[in-house]
Amino acid sequence: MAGEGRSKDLGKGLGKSGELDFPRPLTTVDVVIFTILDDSLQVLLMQRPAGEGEPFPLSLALPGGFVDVTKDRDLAACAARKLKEKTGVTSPYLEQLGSWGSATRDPRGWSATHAYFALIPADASVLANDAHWFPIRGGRLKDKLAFDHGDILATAIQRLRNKVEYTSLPAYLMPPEFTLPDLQRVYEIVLDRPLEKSAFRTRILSADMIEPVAKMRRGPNRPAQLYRLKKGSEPVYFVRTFNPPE
Amino acid sequence: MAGEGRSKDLGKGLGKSGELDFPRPLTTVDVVIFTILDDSLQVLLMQRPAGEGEPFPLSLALPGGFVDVTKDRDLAACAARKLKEKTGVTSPYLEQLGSWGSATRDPRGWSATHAYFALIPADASVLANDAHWFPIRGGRLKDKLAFDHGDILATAIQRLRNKVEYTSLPAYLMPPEFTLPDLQRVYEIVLDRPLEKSAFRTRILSADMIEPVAKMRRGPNRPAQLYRLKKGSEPVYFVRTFNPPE
DNA sequence: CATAGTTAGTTGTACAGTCCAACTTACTTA
DNA sequence: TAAGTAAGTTGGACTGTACAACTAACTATG
Repeated sequence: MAGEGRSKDLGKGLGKSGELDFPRPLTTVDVVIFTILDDSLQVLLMQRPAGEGEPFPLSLALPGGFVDVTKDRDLAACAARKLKEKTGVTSPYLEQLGSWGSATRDPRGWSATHAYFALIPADASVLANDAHWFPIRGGRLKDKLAFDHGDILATAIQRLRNKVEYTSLPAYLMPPEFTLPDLQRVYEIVLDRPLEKSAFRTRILSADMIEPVAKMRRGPNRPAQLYRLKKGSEPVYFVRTFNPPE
Repeated sequence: MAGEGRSKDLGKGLGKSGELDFPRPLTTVDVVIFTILDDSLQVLLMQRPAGEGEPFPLSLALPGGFVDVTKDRDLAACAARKLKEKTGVTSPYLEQLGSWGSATRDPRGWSATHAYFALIPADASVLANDAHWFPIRGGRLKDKLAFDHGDILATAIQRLRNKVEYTSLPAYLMPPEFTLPDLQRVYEIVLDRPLEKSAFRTRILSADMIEPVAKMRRGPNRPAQLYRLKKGSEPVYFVRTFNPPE
């Protein structure tokens, strides 16, 4: 950051703090919210409003909006606010994804958005009535999105998949209690390939991130041990990836 | 991104595109530029100007500055421009690091910076005369930095170290021709721990990212094979990390 | 000119963790 | 009571690192 450089760039002398008078890009925050629903990875999208002057009227878009300098202490708080407004979830996994800024991404002018991505269990959310889940099949979304939100979503999917190879991130997509086969299924949904059962169990159990509860999941066959996330557990990083496909 | 939400947040009706009239945060780009020099990881820093109204006068800071909406097509172009201005390097490894935005990080008002990090070989650079290399010892910088640049730098160091565990990133810190022991040394400098010679060689050579040139590095002892990066090579991701310390 | 010193590079054994496949266990349903 | 199914275990093959000892190729030195 600086003020330095700017006055030089323009090649003319500016009064003190004159450099603050230059055109400022629009600043927004968008959130890519993932969950697992119906045995599939899903993302939360909203329909753009139709009002006059609104860009991409009625298109699908990521939840987000302008940073409110009077309300948002910082970017993460702004992202958490959006998440809360749309899903009611307050304490999810929330990670910064990156930022996208250019002269052309928003017809209203030079704009930059700070993108976050969140993982929540589907059953923990109560959606705002203009928000809906959309399934991601084959690693992509069917629909076209407003702005460059398609790029942002693609990056988020890639980041999620990449990290799932060597971290415990899917744990944040689980309900409070779950079985190891449940967790493995979520890994497989995100990665879109089957994993080895025994290697999976060894890895997860030796990572010390979940603990058994004194209950079993009962069903039409052998009961499965229920587990919960150990509290305060940061994501775990494994020293190997699962063996990659092909 | 949206305009939606904003008018609702404020609880009052706004004329068309009225939402664009709200206070906009300052938008800047900063670049964390790493190199290897004197057997040590170093970062490029500049001294802040002393002019009236300038925040953090004479403090050390990352190179960066305001996005110039008339000049910068997008954020990456802006970062590349900063890098070019300070080092003369045009084609480095340049990756987005993240963004930092809050009401308090800049005394001039709510501001958000988009941080990038770059890796360049030291000998490829010709520094601007207000820029200098500063060594990072023990994973930290001695000096305090302006703004939240200390946080940004710490994040960059952490990200670099983390990725070096399982990628070929250090290759971008090397001169055009180098030996395997040279490359291993750079890994060791960044990670701040010794690596196994034979495992290191096996991994790098089987990654198909470098190729031998028909020359040897001669010295006071056994000559070493020289290699160069295969052109067009994206960073390589290994399926294991080196065995982590302790 | 031989020998010591130093760094490049290889080899071999131990070990850890995945892959793959077969197996046992515990339950429901017919 | 037997068949079916999913949970969970076990063991051998394989891959790649850890560790350590080894060989190779050069310079410097007495």
